[in-house]
Amino acid sequence: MPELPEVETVRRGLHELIIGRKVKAVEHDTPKGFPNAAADVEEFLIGAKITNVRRRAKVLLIDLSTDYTLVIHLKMTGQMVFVSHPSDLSSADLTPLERERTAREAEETIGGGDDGELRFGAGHPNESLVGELPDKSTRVTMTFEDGSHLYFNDQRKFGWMKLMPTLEVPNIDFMKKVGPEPLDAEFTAAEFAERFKRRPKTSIKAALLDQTVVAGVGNIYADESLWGAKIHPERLVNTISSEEFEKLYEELRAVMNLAIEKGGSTDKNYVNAEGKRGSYLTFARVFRREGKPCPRCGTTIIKFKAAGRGTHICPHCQVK
DNA sequence: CACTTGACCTGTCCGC
DNA sequence: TGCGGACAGGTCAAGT
Repeated sequence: MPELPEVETVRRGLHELIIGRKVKAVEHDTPKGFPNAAADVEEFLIGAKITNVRRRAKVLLIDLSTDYTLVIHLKMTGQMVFVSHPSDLSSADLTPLERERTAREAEETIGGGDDGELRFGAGHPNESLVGELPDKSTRVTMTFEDGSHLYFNDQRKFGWMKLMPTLEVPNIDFMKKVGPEPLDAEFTAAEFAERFKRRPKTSIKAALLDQTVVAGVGNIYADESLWGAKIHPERLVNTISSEEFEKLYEELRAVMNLAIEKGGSTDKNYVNAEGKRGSYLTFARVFRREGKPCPRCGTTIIKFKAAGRGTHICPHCQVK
């Protein structure tokens, strides 16, 4: 589910919504979902104020005034949804800014179909995917002093949330191994190509999905960027030219920036911090578009399995 | 060591 | 309509 653009969208939403709020109570389900001793939660989470919301790769970091941090991985179906009042989930009372954004997205959506099909609804940004919370997928409920709530929902229970000292976060194995942020201004095309040399004999798609090469790429943006760069996903890394790496670098950044602008991709579960969908999939060129024409050449897009994942390509633009 | 596959879970969809 | 199997956006452990 959430890849870099989705987690970044959630981060931005939470940054707006929860900083400065003070935690009053926390309820959680299994030790797996929140594997901290109750004593830690009591001592370092209850009564703490949210001071910052950060992101590294696909990991969300909520910093607390106790110098502890909530480290959160949404994995496939995790959601972090803030609710100040139950009625917030209806779209009736949008702010003027939200209203403007919604109108603009709707306009772009109508004009955005490249196959003559009016695709509307599935990616409509104003559509709320969550109903009354908590629901049966809710695994952690955090209540703030002002009565508002932050819910961690996770249907498939792959996600997790951990409480740890802020200073220890960089020492987590994942943080030590994870590659650079692809959207960082200082991250160059040359460094991008260089990172792949650690996986010379694997497929380019498997390497893109490897978080130690570059951070934050998942199945959607791997397929989208490979289509953009006209590279077949099963080609081995050591057969990719430097020109192709440069193109892939540009495409990956472009596609992720566009996705962030569109509030991420919602296929089934993903929602932002307000419980609303992202609309990127309306603009996707190959992902989940098997059987439809390639926007570039009209050839029918096909789906198959590569690097153990559902993979979408244009068989004309992307050859082995 | 490098790389690939299966497991972790629940829900949904598709074919019989 | 019911049931079994395949599949789903991520990551890690175990296997080759």
